[in-house]
Amino acid sequence: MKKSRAETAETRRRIVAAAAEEFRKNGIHETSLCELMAAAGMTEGGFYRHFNSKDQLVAEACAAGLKSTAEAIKAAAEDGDGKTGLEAIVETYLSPEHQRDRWQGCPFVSLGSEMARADEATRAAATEGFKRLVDVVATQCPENDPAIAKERAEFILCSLVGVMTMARLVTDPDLAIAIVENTRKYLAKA
Amino acid sequence: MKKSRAETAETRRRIVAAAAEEFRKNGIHETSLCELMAAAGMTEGGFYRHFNSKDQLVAEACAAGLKSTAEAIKAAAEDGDGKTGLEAIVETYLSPEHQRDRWQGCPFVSLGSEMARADEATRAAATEGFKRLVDVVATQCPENDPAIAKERAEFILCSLVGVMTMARLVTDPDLAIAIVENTRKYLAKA
DNA sequence: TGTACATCAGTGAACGCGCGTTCACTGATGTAC
DNA sequence: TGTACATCAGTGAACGCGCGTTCACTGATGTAC
Repeated sequence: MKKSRAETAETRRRIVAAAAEEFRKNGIHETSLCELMAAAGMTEGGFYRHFNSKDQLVAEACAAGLKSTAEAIKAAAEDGDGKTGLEAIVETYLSPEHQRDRWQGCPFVSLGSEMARADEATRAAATEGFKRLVDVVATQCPENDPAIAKERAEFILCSLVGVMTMARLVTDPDLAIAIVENTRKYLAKA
Repeated sequence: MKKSRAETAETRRRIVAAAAEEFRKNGIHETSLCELMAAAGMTEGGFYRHFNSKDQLVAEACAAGLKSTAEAIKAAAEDGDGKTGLEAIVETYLSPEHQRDRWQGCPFVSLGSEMARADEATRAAATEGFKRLVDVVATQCPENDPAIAKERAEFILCSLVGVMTMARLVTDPDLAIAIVENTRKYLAKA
């Protein structure tokens, strides 16, 4: 059953991608290696040919999720039809799709409080991911001073994370909508 | 070993209080009933004299944590020395103590993403808790129109939740401080 | 280039462990008389 | 008011189960000659 080098690398990528989805959908602790490997189209035993532990995969999956989130908002900023880049980012982040589809959304929303209790490697990956997101947003900020743009980007991102977390958490759909609308309004002002 | 009615009620309260702390410190899934009951000064078997399931306790513990958070920010607003009520609330929420002491902080920060995947009862309790927090903050907002004050309170609270989540999550302490400082600045403006 | 063999990706059963929950038991409390 | 008994809060061992991890095995791939 040995696979070629290319196939092996592809399998590893598939496991990380499946993990990034499953963790965001169901939580890190709530996702077993068995479910996760099944989602990647394999059985549990093969896992340890690619990773030393579940924790190692957690760090890589968080990094992967954050990378794709950064790419998504960058893409939104670049082809934001009619809107400014910043408006397009906020619009994308606050979209009903992002509220609904947890498995492909921002990992800080689906896993924020779990990540804060994760090991050093995962938190380091998350920190890098956050800095990357800040860079993407700061590039779209109108300020001349890049330091000020960065500060603003940090504030906007943190607010967006909090808002989407609460919008998903609340049982009252009207409240969720209201929260999202308020944020659109207040972030436009600020 | 039968206890008096007063003692029984007191024990129940102690379990909920211990759960509210342990869940916020280590996460809901990561806290076992055994640890939790030990923290309340009992053994695991006694749990089911007071609750039908762990899930039931989760909902009550979230409600309790949110109630005490609402009381804390209300108290801060009321004896905010020199500052406006709103300034005092933001100051308390963004304090280094709140960033450090997770077991007694806002449950939305320590458990936000876990709560979003919890059962209906827990999410309903969280929704009530959020509305209560919004009321406390809205009371301190300068707007004349209570509907506008409420919208602003919702935005401020969501932002605070996101900021504190990220401040705790990040491995770089300077970044955590920067995030908190930015928020102070931008929320003062908005 | 062809061949013989070492490598190793993936399987699926097994491991020890800790989880949520149950239960027989204890003995102080509350209550019926 | 006193007393005898039913109640039930709390203990600690036990339950089945699913977890992360290990391992013997398989057989296609890569490599040394």
